[in-house]
Amino acid sequence: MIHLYDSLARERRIFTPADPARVTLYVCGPTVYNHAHIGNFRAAVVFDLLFRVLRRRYGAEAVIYARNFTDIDDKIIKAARETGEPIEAITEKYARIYDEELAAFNCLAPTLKPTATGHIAEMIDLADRLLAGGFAYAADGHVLFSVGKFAEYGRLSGADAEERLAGARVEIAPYKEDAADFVLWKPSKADEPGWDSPWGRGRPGWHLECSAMIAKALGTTIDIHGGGQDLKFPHHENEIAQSSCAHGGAPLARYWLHNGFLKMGADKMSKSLGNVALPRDLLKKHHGETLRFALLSAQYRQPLDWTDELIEQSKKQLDRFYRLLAEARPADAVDVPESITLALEDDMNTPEAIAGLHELRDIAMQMEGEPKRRAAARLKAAGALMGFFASDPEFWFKWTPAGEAGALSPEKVEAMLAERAAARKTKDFKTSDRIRNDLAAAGIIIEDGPGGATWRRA
RNA sequence: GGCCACGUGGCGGAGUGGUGACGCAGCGGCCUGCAAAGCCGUGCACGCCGGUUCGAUUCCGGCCGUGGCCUCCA
Repeated sequence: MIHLYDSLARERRIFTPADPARVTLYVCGPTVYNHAHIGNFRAAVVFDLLFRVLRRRYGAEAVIYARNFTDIDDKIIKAARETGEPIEAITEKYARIYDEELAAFNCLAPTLKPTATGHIAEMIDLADRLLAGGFAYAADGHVLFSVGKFAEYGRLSGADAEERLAGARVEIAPYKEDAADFVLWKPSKADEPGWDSPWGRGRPGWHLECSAMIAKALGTTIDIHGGGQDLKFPHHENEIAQSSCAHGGAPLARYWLHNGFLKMGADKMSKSLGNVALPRDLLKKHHGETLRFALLSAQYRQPLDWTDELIEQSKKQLDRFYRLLAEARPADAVDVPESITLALEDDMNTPEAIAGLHELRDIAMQMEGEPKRRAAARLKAAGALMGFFASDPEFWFKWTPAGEAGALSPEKVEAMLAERAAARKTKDFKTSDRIRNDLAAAGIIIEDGPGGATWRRA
């Protein structure tokens, strides 16, 4: 039984899909105008985990996971102006990089990756419906949603629009009937990208695209809608209003999930504060799986402080697991132990699941022979459900970060090990220890075992 | 100002009305030529003040502190 914390109901609920043969999940993806930061990746990794948990429960074919690319937006237009590159070149480039980097984090590809520009007709249609239903109005080339027409507006974020606006100092556009109204469609100037519409040449507002893509890709009411906490207001609030009003009051999503933020020290990590760490840079120094482990080390709704120590601790824990997998050569795939599935199905309690992995490792470590191989297989299956242990153990320990230009080659290391073995044979420990120290200085740790010395990178 | 989270041992981080998280680091031991890895052992932890209770870190109230949203943002 899967339990999820539903942000709209504000409580833990048992998850039951409307149709177990077609479970639908939508997550707000990136606006592709520059590199994503590790905070953006937390959402992607968290919902990748949910995708995996749902697939295990309902079958891989039954779960439809859509994550969009916002590929038309004022920030993209600005980036195109600044770099002189065509908009499509920019959005394709950053969408590709985003996918590549997420793959390095062992994220599965979503079932669908809709784009905003691929859904212009649907958005116009949606705006049209809202106008026809009296939920929206056209003014000055714009189409605006009339927040007052939707009684439930504010339920997700916990405050009505008037209250929110009272404390914020926002300039109110003159064409708005009510300060809280938001844009569905806006006019484009001659030098801005635009599409023909009943209201003139223009482009969609940000919120409209998600509503249109969800309806097209997944259906009127989906099972789960996910995203970062900061998207609750206004983005998700507006999505709910648009979709619900355009679809005769049908709810947009049956469960709403929001992940917590990454912090850099005391502050939230964000582009506007400039305190961001980019996967692009992190991947030059750390394995993607290590970074994934770090992101999952706290429960997804909790804030998580992103530090070097966190990454180091994550690496050390993964090393412990891989060490066992390296020496025990796991047997064939087995079912995931219940200690892990129970933890993950309990609102994705990853810390408890990780504790379960440690327990599985401890058990396997004490065994020998075939029982050990089976115990290792259980650990491997458990980790695989969380997106861990995707590497060959040999490769894991010898993996060299791309950023380490001066790293010793495996051949060189082997040569030094042979030299050391010869010295040890004659009990020349002075030479043997010198070689070990030299290797340690180069980031190579060696271990003497019954079958000779093995090495790994720190 | 309005709304919403959170405050656990040196650090990260679960959880619970009444012994245990788990991990990292530390310390002691076993093993080792010495290490590393592994194993065993080890630490009066639950922001403050009240209340409920036989008993609260866990429930309730207040206070203090930290962070987030209210503007683009995972």
